Amino acid sequence: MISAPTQGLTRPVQLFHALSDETRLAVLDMLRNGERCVCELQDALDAAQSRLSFHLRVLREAGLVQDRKEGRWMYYRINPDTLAEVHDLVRVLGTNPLGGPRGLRVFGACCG
Amino acid sequence: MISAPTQGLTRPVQLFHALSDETRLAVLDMLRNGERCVCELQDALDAAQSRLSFHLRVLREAGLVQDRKEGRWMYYRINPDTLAEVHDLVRVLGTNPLGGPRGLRVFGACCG
DNA sequence: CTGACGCATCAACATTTCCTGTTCAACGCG
DNA sequence: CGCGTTGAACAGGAAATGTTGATGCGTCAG
Repeated sequence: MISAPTQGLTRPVQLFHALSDETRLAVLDMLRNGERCVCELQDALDAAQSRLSFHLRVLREAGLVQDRKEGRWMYYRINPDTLAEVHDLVRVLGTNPLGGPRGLRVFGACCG
Repeated sequence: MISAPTQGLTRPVQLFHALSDETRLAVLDMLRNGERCVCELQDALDAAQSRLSFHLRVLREAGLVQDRKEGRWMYYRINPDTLAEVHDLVRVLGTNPLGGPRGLRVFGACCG
């Protein structure tokens, strides 16, 4: 059930928000090739270190990426599980919870 | 090519941004049952008319919903095509463009 | 040990997004 | 026809988000 007591929508919001930024999408796009350290991303995306770190944090807190420390480098990689979570969310939005035809209006609340 | 010319990311950003709000997700969730007029949504979501209209505009401009005018009512419905577009975007993020194993670092740009 | 590097974090500022209240056009009803 | 209703659009303010530059901590190299 998606239509939870408003509470249930905050997680989807967090996920979609994390995806709603050009820099963050560019990061994810780069990570499709595999793990990268921050300096590689910084270089490729021509982003200030501080800025990139901020966006990586957003991605990390949403669970979209995972990090690994090796020596003095931090490696980031995509978290496929969270991506699957997003995938499901989108799919659910396209399904009719009542099983009926989509065009059918079920509640005629105020108008009509 | 992986990192698209920056331009190619604005459309995904628009889509994910449109989805990154509780009110807008609640609207989409309601529309899963079928078409609704604004007053129904307003009623069900307990949102001020102006506020709802703002969010509907965001959804409309992203192409996530379509509208239809009937008499003095506006009916909104989900646009499945755009939902499919989002679905694809998410799926692509989970695929390795080089076909290799995900954990393999291909470019060793800056750090040893 | 010391200095340079990699990166997270913080503070200050700029920008964007969202909400409220108001106005306006379109429509249908009495 | 005037009037109430539906809903879009605009303006102003509040709040959240993103950017920049500075600071600090851990790690490695010399």
